[in-house]
Amino acid sequence: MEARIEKVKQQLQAQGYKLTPQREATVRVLLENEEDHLSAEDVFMLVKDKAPEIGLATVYRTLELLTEMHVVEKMNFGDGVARYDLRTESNKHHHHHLICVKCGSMTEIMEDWLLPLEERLETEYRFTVLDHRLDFQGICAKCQPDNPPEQP
Amino acid sequence: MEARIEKVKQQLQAQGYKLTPQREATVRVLLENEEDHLSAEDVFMLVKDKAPEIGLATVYRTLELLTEMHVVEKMNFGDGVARYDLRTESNKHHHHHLICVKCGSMTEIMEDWLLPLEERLETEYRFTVLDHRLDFQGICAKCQPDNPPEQP
DNA sequence: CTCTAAATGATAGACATTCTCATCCAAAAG
DNA sequence: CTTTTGGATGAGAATGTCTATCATTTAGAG
Repeated sequence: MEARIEKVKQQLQAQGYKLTPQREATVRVLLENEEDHLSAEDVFMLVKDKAPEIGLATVYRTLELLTEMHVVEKMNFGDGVARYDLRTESNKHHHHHLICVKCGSMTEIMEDWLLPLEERLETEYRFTVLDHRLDFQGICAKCQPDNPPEQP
Repeated sequence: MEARIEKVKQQLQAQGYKLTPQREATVRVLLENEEDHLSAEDVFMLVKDKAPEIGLATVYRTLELLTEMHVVEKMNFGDGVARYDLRTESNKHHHHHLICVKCGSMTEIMEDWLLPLEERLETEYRFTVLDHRLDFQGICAKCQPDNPPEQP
């Protein structure tokens, strides 16, 4: 935990930014909720517990900054809210998402299935891939018809 | 053109909806701009030429309805605006997008590269894919370093 | 300590989208 | 033909997310 904070601090300082208490609190919240895809509002409320004086604008600014630094990944699932995830070593690229249209659950696939496609884009389209997003919408295992879910 | 309008009409009626003049005008605009990815606002302004009395809310409602009917595909490129495309026979699924981070251009790949992956999801994850989205962000052919783009 | 620039918090603003509600209209019922 | 009914509409208010503004605070340089 502290090591990762330290790493972020160094990344920021390398670009001339400071790890202010507000920024540190924000990063800590992200670290403590690594499994979730928090919205800016989510982050704001969680940070408020640690540092009640923080302002919403600062959270937005910090998340934007961390996105530029590639410390977090800014995602958009089409629900009108940007969501933020820490990037880890094993997670340089977006992972893929399985979004269930019945129960709304989201599963992540951590493998990168797109490398072959990216090579094809490079050769056939001369398009250099920097990032990608792959989301599937459908019906998850729990909600399959042969496996009735929790339905009132 | 008329045939496609007729088809939409039947789809709507099958679900108990009517093809009102406003809805028809909206569909016509989408048909006439099939190549573009129009935002709701874009559609609104184009429809206004045909039917100046239409309201923005109706356009939103219509696009939402057409999305539910799977007549159009609602997309989101992360720029804060939803965009809408007609679905055609050759286009049952989302196509893939190459979004250039330098010039902002967008290229579409009409082939479906994901069928093998979807089969894998079905068997390995018991996830039934209804739809998918695959966007790549990177540098397009025109903007490759060895091929300087239109830069002021 | 003083100065400067970055960082912050509060709030207003911009923007896309949705909600509300009075009205309209087409088709069904009488 | 008239009335009734319920979906559809238009206008504008309301919502929600995010950004801009600006006065104030803070941290570090000198």
